[in-house]
Amino acid sequence: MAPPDTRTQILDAAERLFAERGFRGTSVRAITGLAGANLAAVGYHFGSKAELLAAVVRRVTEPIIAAQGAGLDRLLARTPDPTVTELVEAFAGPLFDEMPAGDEGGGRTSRLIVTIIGDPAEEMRSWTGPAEDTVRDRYLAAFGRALPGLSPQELWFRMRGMLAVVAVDRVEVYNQPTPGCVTPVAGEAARRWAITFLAAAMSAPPTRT
Amino acid sequence: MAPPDTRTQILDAAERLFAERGFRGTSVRAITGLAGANLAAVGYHFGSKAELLAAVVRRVTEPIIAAQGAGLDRLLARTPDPTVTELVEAFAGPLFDEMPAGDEGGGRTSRLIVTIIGDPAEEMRSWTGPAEDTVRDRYLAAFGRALPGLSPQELWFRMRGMLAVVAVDRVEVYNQPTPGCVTPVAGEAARRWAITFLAAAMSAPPTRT
DNA sequence: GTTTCAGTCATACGTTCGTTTGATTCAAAC
DNA sequence: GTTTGAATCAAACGAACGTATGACTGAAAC
Repeated sequence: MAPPDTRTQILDAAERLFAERGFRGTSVRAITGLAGANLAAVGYHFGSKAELLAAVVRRVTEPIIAAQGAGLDRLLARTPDPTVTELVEAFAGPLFDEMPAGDEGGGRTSRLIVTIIGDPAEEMRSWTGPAEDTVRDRYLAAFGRALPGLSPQELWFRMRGMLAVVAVDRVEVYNQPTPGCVTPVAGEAARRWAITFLAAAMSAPPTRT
Repeated sequence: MAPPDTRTQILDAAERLFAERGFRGTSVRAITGLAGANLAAVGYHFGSKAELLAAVVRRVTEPIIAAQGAGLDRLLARTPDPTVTELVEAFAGPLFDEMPAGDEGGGRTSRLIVTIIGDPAEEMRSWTGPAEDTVRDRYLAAFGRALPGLSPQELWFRMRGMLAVVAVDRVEVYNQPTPGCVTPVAGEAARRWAITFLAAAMSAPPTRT
């Protein structure tokens, strides 16, 4: 097979290093070194280090968002009113399934996401595309129908809660287990636990005001 | 009133800047500049930038952990078997209540925590003290009694889920609202939503294997 | 054969970083 | 009055950073 071109090798190396060391903890020299490319190749192919990050994030999130959209399509083709559990499965499932090959249980990618969430720099927060916004709004509408009486604000809170549980948990799976903590189980078990946890959480009756 | 000493002013400035810009995004020069102190004061009072971070995190987390422990004490003094909802309230409540003054709804502190969770550097992960371990283990035992049939692994998963929901949500509260997203409501509403969300999630029956 | 151009390369620029050093200050101890 | 020691200070260190530059390469276009 033909070796991947320089651009792809830089993307691969950057995806791995950004996840392992964070954005600021990764130098352009480290990326090009791992990719076997020249230092100036990042500037040539991507323009800057920040634009390289945007390209990495886009490549990682696109299949996830596509799978979330397709799952909702399948659900709505079967019934106009899916249950909360079905919606949780369709929304959270791709966060486990659509991870790049070679990513240990998705932990590396999840760390990349947490790195971005936790970074306050403006350049880190403008990577969401219109596709993601659309899918998110469609799920908001579907959850809203399945959970009548829930205010838009509380629904929004719960949607972010779903992302938080999945992202942060995978980070811990990827980490060294803290001494004294039960070693996390990656793979299928974590996926099922997350669906159980989130389906119950999303199904909670609205908070009385 | 007497002005705070240099050490305290450096801690205050570092707490704010680490939260707003991340650890690597904050220079020692920025900290000492904001604190009105000399550049070398960090080395003199704390040894290094990393040890300064550890001191900041310790100062922030200590009252939270103390309140979690006290809440569990109060609960167990009343009944040997608290309900899941009572345990969730005692565990998650201090994450909202025990925030430093001047922290907008706790969002700044939460961002600091997410910054640390998301940073893969080894120096970032060794700040947990024995007090935190003890309180965590006591809650694990109490939740284990309240949720018979739940495996230790799944219980551990759910405990981390609680932390993730609270921490990441507060980060978003602190952020600029993303365009198109419902503006999050800080304060008492978020606190009640979180308790509702987490009590339902923690109460879910064990995932069937 | 010549031109063109995307791609790669070594090298350097200017900046900023964390840390260290040695002098200085100044109130308390003797 | 002298000594002591914690605290602060300006200044500098070497290292690493992101980015820009200009030359070189080799295959395709003409």
